[in-house]
Amino acid sequence: MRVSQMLLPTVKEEPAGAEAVSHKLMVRAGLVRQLAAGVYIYLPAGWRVMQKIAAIIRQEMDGIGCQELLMPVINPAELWEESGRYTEIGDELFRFKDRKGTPMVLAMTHEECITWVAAREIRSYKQLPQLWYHIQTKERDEARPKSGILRTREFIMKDSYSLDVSDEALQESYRKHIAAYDRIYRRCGLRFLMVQSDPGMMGGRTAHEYMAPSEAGEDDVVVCRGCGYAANIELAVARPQPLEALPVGAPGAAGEAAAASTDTTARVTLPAATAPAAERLQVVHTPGTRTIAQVTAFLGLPAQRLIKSLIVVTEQAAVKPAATARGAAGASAGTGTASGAPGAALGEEPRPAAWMVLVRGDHELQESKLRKLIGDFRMATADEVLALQAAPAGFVGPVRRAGGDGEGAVVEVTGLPILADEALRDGVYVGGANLEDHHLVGIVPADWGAPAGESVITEPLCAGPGEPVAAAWVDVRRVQDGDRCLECDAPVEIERVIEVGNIFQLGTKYSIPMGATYLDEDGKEQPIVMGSYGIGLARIAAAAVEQHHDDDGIIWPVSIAPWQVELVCVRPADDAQRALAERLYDELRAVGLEVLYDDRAVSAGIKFKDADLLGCPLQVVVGKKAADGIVELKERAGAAGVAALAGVPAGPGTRSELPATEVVAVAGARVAELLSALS
RNA sequence: CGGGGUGUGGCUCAGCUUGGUAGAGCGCUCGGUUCGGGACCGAGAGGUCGGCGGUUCAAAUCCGCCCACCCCGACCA
Repeated sequence: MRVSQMLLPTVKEEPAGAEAVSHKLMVRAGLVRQLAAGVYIYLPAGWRVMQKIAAIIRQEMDGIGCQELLMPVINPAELWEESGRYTEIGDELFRFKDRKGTPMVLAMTHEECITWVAAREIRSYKQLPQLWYHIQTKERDEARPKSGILRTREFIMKDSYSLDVSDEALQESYRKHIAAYDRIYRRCGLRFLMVQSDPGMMGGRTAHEYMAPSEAGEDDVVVCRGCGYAANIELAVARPQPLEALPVGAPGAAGEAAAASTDTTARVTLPAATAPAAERLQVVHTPGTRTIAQVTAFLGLPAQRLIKSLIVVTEQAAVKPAATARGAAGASAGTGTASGAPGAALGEEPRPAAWMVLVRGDHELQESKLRKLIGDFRMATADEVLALQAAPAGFVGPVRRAGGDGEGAVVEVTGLPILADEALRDGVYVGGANLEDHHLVGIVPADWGAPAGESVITEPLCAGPGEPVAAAWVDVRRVQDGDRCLECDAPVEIERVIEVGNIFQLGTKYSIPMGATYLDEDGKEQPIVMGSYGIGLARIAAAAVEQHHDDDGIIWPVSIAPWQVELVCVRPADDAQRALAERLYDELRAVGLEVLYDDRAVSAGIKFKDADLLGCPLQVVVGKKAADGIVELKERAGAAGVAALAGVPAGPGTRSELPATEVVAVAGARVAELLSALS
C-alpha cells in the first residue's frame, strides 16, 4: 500500500479529552475516529489490525474444532423474554420496534440466539458436543463509555458457545477454550493473566477472565507470585495483615496498652479481651470525629484497631427470589443479646432489610462480596442511620451501653443483624458508641459474633421477616496489597488490568428456560449444558498498544501490526532513491511481506515521525546512499521495546545499514523470527 | 442516574470576567526557497461562535431551556 494514495490521517496533536495512551495513539496514528460517545469508526489501518486479530482468533477457534457461523445483531425481543433477560437487563439493552410494532432488541451477546439454534437442531446426545462461534458486532448502551476503544457501546466480539451432555463433558469444552485462549493472547503479543472471576448472580459456577495488565484498565486483580493464585478483586481472598502488637503502656493495664505512631500520645488504653464486658467497655468522648482518620488521629490508635460500622439497606429483598436463610439460625447463637428481625426497624411490607456490616478500620468493604450475600444494597442515608440506630452517622457501632456511659451499665448489641468481616475475629477494638461525639473502647467482636470456629458464611443470606440473622462472620473485605496468599503465604499484589476475554460455565441457565434439550442414551430428555466464551477484539488492540509503545508511538507486535514493514523513501524526487524504493517495494511484497510504502513527497521528518507513530515492526529506509545500493533497516522496538515483548530476542539496533540486495532477505527472516517468537 | 467540566474554521485552543469589526498555531490551496526527525517566505480559502428562546440600540460574551461530548461516581455478560 502506498501512503500517498491511502487514508492514513495521522495527527500531531492529541485528541481533546483523551486519557488512555491507547486512545491517544490510535487516534493520532490514524487508526480510528470517534463518531459518537462510545461509537468508533475503524479507518483502513485500524481495520487491518482488527482483521489480523480476527484471523488469529479464527485459526485458534477452528483449531479446537469450533465452527464459525453468523448470528444477527437484530433479535426479536420475544427471544429475550424467554431467557428472562428482557426484564433482567435494564437500559443497557438497546430496544426498538420494527415497522409492524414488534418489539426488537440489539443483541449484546448471543446466548439466546445460540440456544434457539440448539433447541431446534440438537436432538440427540449423538450430536454432542458442539462448539460454535461467530465474530460479530455487539450493542450495549453503556452508561459511561470511556477510554477510547476500551469501553464502547458498539464493539466487535468473538463469542463462542459449547453444548455438552453434562457438567463433566463441559469441563472438556472449557479446557479446550483455555488452551485456545492462551494461544490467542500469546500470539497477539499480550502480557496476560487468567484469573478467577465472579460468575455473577446470573447462574453458572465457574468463570475466568483473561486480563492484560495496564494502567488504563478498569479492573483490579489479586495475584500471588508465589503459587500463581490469581483472582478478580471482586472475589479475591487473602489473609489480612495481622494486628500489630501495641507496645505495653500504662502499668497495671491488663492487656495491650494503646499507642500509635511514635509521636502521638495515645488517649486510650485497650483492655484485655478477656476482661468482663462491663469493665472492658468504656465510652470515650471523641468530639467531631466521624471518619476513621479523625478517630485515629484523635485517639492515637492505628486504624486497624478501629471498627468501621456500615449500615446498608437492601431494597430488592422482596423482588429477588429469597435465597435460603441457611446459616442464619446458627449465627444467632452468639451472646443472644441481638434482637429484631431485619426490616422490622423500617417496618412495612416490601420488607427492606437493613444490616450492619463491620470491617476493620484499615480495610475496605468489597461491595461485590457483600452483594453476593445479601443481594443488591446501598449505603443507608444519614436519616436512615439515625432511624435505625438512634445514633448519628459517624458514631454508630455494633455495641452500646444501655443508659449511655453510666457506670456499670448493661451492654447491648445493636438491633440490626450484623455481618462482621472475619478479620475482626481476634482482637479488641474501638467503635462508635451510638452516641454523638463518643466512641466505645474495648469491643470484642468475638463476644457477639458467631461462635469462634464457626465457618465463614459464603452462601447468600436473606433473612426474611421472622428469620433474623443476629451476627455472622463473613468475608467482605477488599484484599490489599501485601496481604498474604491463603495457599502459600507469599504476599499478594494488586494489578490494574484490561479485561480482554472471559470464559463461563453457564450450565443450563439458558437451555432450560428456552427448551434446548437432547435425548440421552436412555431416551430421557435432558437440558443441554452450555458454556460461553468471549473475546473483545478492540480490547486486544488497545491493550497491545497500552503494553507496547514509547514516546514516539506504537510498537506493534508483528502478529497484529497493520503492516510488517514500512518502506520509507526519503526523497522520491531523487531518481536513484525512487527507483530503488519502487524495486524494494515489489521485492518485499514478492517474498510475502506486508509492506506499507511511504512514497510521499514530504519532508523526511514527517515520514519518520509517522512511521514511528504507526509502529510497524520493521522500517526500511531508502535515502542518500541509494545510488550506492545501501539502505537502512530499523527495528521499531529497539532494544527496550524488544525486551517488553516477552520472549522476543533482541534484533538489530535502532538502524543499521546494509546492501539493498540483502535487505529483503534480512527483513523476511526477521519478521519470521518475530512471528515465531509469538507462536 | 448523581456531581463537575467543555462546546469558537478540518485539528488543538485563545477571546467570555467587564456586551461593540471573530483570533492564533497546526492542517489545507497556490507560488517560491528548502530537502535525513513533524522546514521557511509570500499569497489565499475556510467559522449560522452546539441549538432554541430571552435581555439589550447591540450577544461568542449576560439569562433560561435543550442537545452533544469529556471527567469523577453509580452501573457493567
